[in-house]
Amino acid sequence: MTPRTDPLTLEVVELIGEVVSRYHAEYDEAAAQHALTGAQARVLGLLSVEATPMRRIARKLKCEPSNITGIVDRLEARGLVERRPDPADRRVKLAAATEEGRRTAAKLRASLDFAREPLGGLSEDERTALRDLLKRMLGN
Amino acid sequence: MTPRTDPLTLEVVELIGEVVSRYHAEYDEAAAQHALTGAQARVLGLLSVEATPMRRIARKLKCEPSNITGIVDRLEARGLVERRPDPADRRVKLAAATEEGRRTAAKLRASLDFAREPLGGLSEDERTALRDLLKRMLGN
DNA sequence: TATTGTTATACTCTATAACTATA
DNA sequence: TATAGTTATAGAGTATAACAATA
Repeated sequence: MTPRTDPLTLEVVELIGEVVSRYHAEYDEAAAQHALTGAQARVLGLLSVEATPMRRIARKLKCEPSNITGIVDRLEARGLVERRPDPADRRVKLAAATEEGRRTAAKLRASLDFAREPLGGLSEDERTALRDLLKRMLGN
Repeated sequence: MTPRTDPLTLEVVELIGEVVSRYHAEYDEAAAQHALTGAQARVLGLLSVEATPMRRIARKLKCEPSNITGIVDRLEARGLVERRPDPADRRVKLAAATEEGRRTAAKLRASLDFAREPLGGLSEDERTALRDLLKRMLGN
């Protein structure tokens, strides 16, 4: 648990900061091309995989459930998302992507994959090495 | 420029997303421990290195200059930052960290380095490999 | 009683446009 | 004319607290 302050570690920390910065810039830009904010794009991405209770969306986004109401409201007003009852528990509302929502999410994913193209500069062996190092770093 | 969709690349993209998510959670948590928002912590970090014109802060944060006014206002109200005239150009205001601001920034950096401790799980060779892969990925 | 989603409120961040004082 | 900083405005995200419906 000793905080590392050696130059090598600091350099890696710096590089990770740059990755984070670039990731965000590209994510938000891709979202903006579909007139979505970053938060809206993340929620739409989740819902394009499966219908999800409001509360669970909040846990995945690490924010308060009350915020999800507004984000889903705005997505619903644009016809990208709809609220459905949960047959098993009448307190629960399932947010689900509409047809158009899934199409938008697919286009978003495509432009994101394109934005993350920097990985294309690495060989397969290098990508494997990067994957393993990131997994170890994340404790997976 | 061909978007890669092979499983290995998608796995690395996924892992980078997780790094970004964890980086943000830990950054915001560290900032909150000093009653700062993420944006305030970033600006304070910049100013603890050197006094900076408002406009330049905006460029570094990739946001509009008008936003910096409010962020610096709030930091100034707490005595962490002050505005100084620029002797060379009377239009320019230099934002600079106060003594207390530098102390807060130092504590923030320390808790951030601690938060980024996951790198401690990697050997020196592994950190070197990670550094080189990230540099190649970022095009450095 | 506890949980789900919502509403109400207040604050921060954000972009845009118009303003001022300098250059 | 152009630039630096600010103000005014509006929209979005955020947390907190209180509420109705349901479990």
